[in-house]
Amino acid sequence: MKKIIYESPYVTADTVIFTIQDGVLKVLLIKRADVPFKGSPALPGVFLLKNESGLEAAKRALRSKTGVQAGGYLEQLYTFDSRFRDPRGHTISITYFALVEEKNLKIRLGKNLPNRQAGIQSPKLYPVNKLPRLAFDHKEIIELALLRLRAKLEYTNVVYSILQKFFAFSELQKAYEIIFGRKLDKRNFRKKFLSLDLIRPTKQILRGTRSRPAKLYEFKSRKPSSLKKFF
Amino acid sequence: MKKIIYESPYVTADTVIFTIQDGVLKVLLIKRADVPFKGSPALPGVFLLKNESGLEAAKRALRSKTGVQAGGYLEQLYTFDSRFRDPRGHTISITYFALVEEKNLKIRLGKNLPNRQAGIQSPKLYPVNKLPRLAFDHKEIIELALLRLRAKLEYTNVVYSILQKFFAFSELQKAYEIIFGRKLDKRNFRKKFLSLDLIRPTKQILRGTRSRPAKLYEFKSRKPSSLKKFF
DNA sequence: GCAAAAGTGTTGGCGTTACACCCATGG
DNA sequence: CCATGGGTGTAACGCCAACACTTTTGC
Repeated sequence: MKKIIYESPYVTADTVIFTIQDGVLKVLLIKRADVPFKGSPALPGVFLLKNESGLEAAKRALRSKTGVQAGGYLEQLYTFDSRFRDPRGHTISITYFALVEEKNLKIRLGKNLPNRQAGIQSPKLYPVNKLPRLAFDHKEIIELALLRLRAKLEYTNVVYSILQKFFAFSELQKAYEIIFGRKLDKRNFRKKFLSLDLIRPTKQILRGTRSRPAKLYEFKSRKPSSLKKFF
Repeated sequence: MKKIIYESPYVTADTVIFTIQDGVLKVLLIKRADVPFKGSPALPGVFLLKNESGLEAAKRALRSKTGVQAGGYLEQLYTFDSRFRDPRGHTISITYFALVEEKNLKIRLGKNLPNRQAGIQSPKLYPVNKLPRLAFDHKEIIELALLRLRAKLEYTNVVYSILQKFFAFSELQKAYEIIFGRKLDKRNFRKKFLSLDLIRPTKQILRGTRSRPAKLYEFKSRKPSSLKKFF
């Protein structure tokens, strides 16, 4: 076969990990321990291992950096493949975006790293609307992921992956408001969301909030599904 | 850098080229001249050359198989990267989808091929709803491309790329009907499309059709642009 | 004059938006 | 008792879908 005569580019998987923390949409970034862009925050990413798919690699990066085992949402975003995106040579990046509950995020020090680097590489959450200067084209990747995330909220149920199993309606609404970056009308939101038939009320009640207790809901299914339109 | 210890997968670019011919949505396929899947129709694709981006490679495949130089629409679709999709070894495919006018399609024999293979490799158009058995996972790729194409028609102006510069309203409507696979109401279609402000009437008139002559329209811009919603 | 496609408005229903007050609890 | 967020309905508007007849040409 001919393929031998071609020189394959390197292939990485980079993942944009979103979560909501303290009412703000944040992205998980790691300070690079090596050149190029040494010291700059970057998306967690790995080179593909032999015979490893991009999705497997993205899961590997997700697990090793966040401790998230499952329950989040993960999908392929786009493949960035410009010749010039990595000064070391042609490296294409299959990018993914992930949505995870903050409580599942057990941020870990990099494994198998000397302490000096572990300190530097330790992952941190950054608000998406106050991003620092990033390594490579990672800012562009995050911006695309954010567009995709907003679009997905409009016609899928993926918001389940950023909420706890039982949640108050106001928490659901806050997730939408935080991600969309605008306020929504409480009554209209309830009406619309209930009409989608994605969630059901439970017998759980959220108490201890110094205000009226809230009925808790759960998603009928915590698997991704698409709808007609939505918001 | 560590990357050296990883063995990169091979990287190809495969393109789903759509056009409308004789009122039917068709895809351009090439019969494979070599194993694996020798003799099966497949998407036109190429291995990435050194330092070549996926988009450049897709354009290269498009030009060499169809003679289309420009004017069509081309965008990245998805990256298929399962370990098992190519029996020869791990090969990831960055896939693209293209929309071209049929009249721009000058289907060419493969270059630099012995006649025996040229005959076999000669590209042909196949109706998307009567696809033969295809090589690799190419059927899956086409199905995804078709979903994307339908979605794009709903909120972008990309239909311009499958129409001639001047077109009758009925031709525009037919393009939508063929791609969506259902009839649309003539009056509602006109109303909705005109309200989008994407096209303008010209002084051209289409005569000689054994029926009432049609006013011809043109797109104000033949560059991709996105809108709110649409259909 | 007839076949064939072009061109043109109105109406009813449905979904979206805008909007304000009472309720249940914790402190 | 008061501060806090929970919970609820209605009316106006705009968008979308359904629908039929007249016009202009080629033959």
